[in-house]
Amino acid sequence: MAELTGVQKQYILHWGEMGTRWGINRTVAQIHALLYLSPKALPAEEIAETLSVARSNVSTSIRELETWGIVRAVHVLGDRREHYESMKDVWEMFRLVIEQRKRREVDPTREMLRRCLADLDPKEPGADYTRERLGAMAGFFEAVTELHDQMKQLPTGTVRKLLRMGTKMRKKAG
Amino acid sequence: MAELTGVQKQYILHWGEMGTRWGINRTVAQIHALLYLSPKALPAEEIAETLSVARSNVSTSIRELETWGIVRAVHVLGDRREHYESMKDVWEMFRLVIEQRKRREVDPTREMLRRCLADLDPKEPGADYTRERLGAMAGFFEAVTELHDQMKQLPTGTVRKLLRMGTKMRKKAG
DNA sequence: CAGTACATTCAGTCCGTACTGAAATAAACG
DNA sequence: CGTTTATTTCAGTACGGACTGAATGTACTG
Repeated sequence: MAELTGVQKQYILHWGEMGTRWGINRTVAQIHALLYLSPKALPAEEIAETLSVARSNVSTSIRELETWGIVRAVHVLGDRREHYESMKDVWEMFRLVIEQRKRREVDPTREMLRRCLADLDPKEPGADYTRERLGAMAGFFEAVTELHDQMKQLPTGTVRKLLRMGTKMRKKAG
Repeated sequence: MAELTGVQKQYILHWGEMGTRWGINRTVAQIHALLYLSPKALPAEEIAETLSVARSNVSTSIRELETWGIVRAVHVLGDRREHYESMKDVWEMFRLVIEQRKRREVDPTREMLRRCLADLDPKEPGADYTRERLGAMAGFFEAVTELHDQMKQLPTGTVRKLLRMGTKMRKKAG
């Protein structure tokens, strides 16, 4: 894995770009891409060389990936270095990321909306309108949460069944 | 709307932060928040003052919101200035944003994966493993696309019905 | 326990996006 | 039309997150 093939380069670079667009550090995303494609766990040193980034940068980035739970350190007999490997189950990977982003971003937003609704002074001019808008937004976030909770508990295959059901319902309705 | 209430401030600031976490410019998100809460369309000047940003910054940000299709210019009798108002239907707003982000990010990723799979040289060492990984990722993105296409065509209410159905299926299975 | 290999921390720097303000452009008025 | 008012463009700057490399910390080894 020291030298990258053209395909690997393509994948890693693209993944890095996608990361930045979703608020994920480019290097973090690239490292994940590299580990995802790697058949064996890699030591930090090799990651740094392969991607041409500082060893220390790899250290921090790996830690972030570990907190997401999609990369873990493994040990190789006769080697003191930590080797890192990515989870390979794509669905599970995204489930983990989504769950945590929901916790970090959706949940605080729900709280903010509740707090806003509670803080609303009815005597304030335009309070009714503000309440209406905040309420609509809050309703959306509640629904998203509900949807997420459902998904979380469904086995992967069931999602596809629901997909098919959606098709039928649409056909009947239309 | 020239002076913001505490609740409005809270909402706008939070929305701005959320934006940055999802790769959306803070000012763009704040302007959207302001317009969303505003019962009437606002001229750029007033937006700039209220949020304490340069008039020119508002101009660019508004244009971005317009390309998303969630803000539009309206005209007020006896006023030469453009007034801007946000879409108020939350579900529709998110549908628009998701649809466009899918087009800008998911679709190119699917293409990249297809290209990678096509470019894979079977003689290359480890090509089989790489194909397996790329294939799994491609499968995921295809499923996401399918899911999105379904959602797109469902009327809003149906999503909730599917939610309830998910619950039943889970109960039967578990 | 001295020496070595590896990992982490952190102060400083780099780099890219976001923002400003001035200038250019466009549009509406009288 | 010239003037006023609104909007956009753009060159320069400011700011913040990302990255580096040196220093520090930690854990093996003989």
